[in-house]
Amino acid sequence: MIYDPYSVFEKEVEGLVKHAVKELYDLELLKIDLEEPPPGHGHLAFKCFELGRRLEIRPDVVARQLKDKIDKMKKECIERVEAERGYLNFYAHVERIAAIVGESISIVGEKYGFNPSLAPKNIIVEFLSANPVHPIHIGGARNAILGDALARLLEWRGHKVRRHFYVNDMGRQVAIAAFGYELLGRPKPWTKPDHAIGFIYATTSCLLEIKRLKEELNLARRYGKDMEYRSKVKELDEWVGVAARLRERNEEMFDRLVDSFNKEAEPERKISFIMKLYEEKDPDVVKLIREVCELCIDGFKETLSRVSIYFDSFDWESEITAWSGLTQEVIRRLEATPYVAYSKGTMIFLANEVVKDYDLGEKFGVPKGFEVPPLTLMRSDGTTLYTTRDIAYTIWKFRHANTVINVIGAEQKVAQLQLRLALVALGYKQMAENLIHLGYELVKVPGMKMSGRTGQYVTLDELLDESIRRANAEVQARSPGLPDEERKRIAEIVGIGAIKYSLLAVSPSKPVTFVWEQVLNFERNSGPFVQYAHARAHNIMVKARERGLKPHLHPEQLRDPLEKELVMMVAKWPNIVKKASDKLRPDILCEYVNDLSMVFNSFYDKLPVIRAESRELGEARLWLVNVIRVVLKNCLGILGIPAPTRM
RNA sequence: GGCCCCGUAGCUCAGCCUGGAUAGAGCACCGGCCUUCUAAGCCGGGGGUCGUGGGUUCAAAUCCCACCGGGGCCGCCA
Repeated sequence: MIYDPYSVFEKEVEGLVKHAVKELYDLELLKIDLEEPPPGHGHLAFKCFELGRRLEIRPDVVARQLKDKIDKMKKECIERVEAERGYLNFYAHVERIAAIVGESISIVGEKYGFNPSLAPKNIIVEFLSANPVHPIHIGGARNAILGDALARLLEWRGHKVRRHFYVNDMGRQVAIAAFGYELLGRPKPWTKPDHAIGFIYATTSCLLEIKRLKEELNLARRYGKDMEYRSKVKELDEWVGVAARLRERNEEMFDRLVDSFNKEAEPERKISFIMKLYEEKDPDVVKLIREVCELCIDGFKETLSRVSIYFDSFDWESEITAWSGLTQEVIRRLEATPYVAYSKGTMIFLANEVVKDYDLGEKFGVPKGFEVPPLTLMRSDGTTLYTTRDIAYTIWKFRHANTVINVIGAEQKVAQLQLRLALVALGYKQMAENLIHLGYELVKVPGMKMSGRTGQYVTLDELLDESIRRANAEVQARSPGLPDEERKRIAEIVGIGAIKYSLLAVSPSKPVTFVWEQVLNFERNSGPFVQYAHARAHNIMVKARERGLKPHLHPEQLRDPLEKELVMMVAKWPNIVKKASDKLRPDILCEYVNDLSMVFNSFYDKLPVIRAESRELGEARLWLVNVIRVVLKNCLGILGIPAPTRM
């Protein structure tokens, strides 16, 4: 069974080169590095520079000698070989490749591209895990869309994947939101629940900040610290501005919250108390906190269902790590290692010592000269901290999987490293090695400082609304005849596709600069562009069926350079899946699918299928169109972008 | 101060890991193409000191060093 037609071609080229080198120079090459030549120079190239240096023969001479040798050898998927400068260029036998694709697709059918690994893993992908105190914003959207695409990409590589959402219900943020919620008398949400909680959280945070700054201001004035005083005044001004903006959003709620807040003598202490009681599983506090979190998560689910993202499991931090006693066990066991010390009344984990003792610097990618900072394991009041609980959570995850991928912002790099080092200290070296932090950079919105604490963010809900609104206008303009119902359905698909594509197309390590005009551009290099190509391919299939034309592969009929290029591109699809999956890089799919769509559009424009010159040619082209349709559909599917049949 | 990521066309991004053939797309701009499978399309055009300066190499956007600019981390936040 051939899942990956392109690799057949690659392997043959490798074999020929190896064989020829052996025969000509009596040299065993272990690894053959092949690359893609520029257009017009074949399909795979072997560079003869390094070999030439080893043999002390000019590379162009090596290339010619190899060509002469290979010319005499038997070839399957290779039409010819050319020596050009220091390169040996292999031209694929496109007809044979087409036949292999045909064979493969006749077996796997609509699943074409599925390319199972020889060592399938049991993987938990943890992603999104947004704090349940505000709506999902653009940064969270990148995480969700990336994690979701990644999960599917891994499944297409034959891995067993489960999607987990870690509910951080034990953090300070949640306690703040719960405190505010309580001050308001646990109101019924007056809007989408996560937006309501987001408002309460931001307002409460803001009031806390203002109170703190006022107190610090008084101290600074009393002790005549002029510089400090002025900087605090400035900071206070900013928060007062934040307060004003929040009040504009909902005067009634804002004022009510201020009133109750001002009656509290020591809000900070109360918040700490909430956290402590929750960790101790005090029933009243549990009810309060759960109520806040559930409201927020209900909002998340509503938003996520719009973009078809679902989780197999919502893992409550409190249950898994604290109430189960697992975190305490982790602390006890860490305490028994030589890597725990006490500093200012708290317990700390000496992460850097683990790096040194186990010589993990290189393995874990610790930069030279970088001291991994110690990790504080507990607060002085005995409550635990996030990363400490995350150690427990990770151990829990490994009870259900052998590989864990955490899709978490790059800013948590150090914490993720400390986590892995703690696992090593606990004797779980294997876990530490199979724990992958897929860090991604944040989404920048020009002219806006996003922050949940100040309530300043572009939410995924708004983003979707705007994109769909825009798509609706676009569909209206382009296909005026459509009934309302269908127009709306298409607008939804297009609007969502545009957003997902734009957030997926940038490699995770790069910050995305969010520009509305860019995201809502429905032309080339966009989700809708690819969706359009799919709709076109689909439409040709429908029209052909109506006219009784059936797809049939006649390899010799596909002679146009565009047809050949398309055959090579679809042959490569399973190989792209492999590469993107193993590198955890969905953006590679975006690039590929965009290229495929471009070439397909040129083909569409130039070469008629239904009205082809002959029946055979029509059947062959229809076969090609069908493969392209399957590839587009599957690639969009992995990316989580719906593939419309009409636009 | 230490460390990490990023810097490629006016704008948004590929390419860098694994050095080699004229540095690729898209947007915007200019000019063409709808009696023929949907023009969200196609064809053509202009536009680049690959942040700067060194180094390694026959060969550097790619590797090394320094510096500059943007972001991030170094917390009894998550």
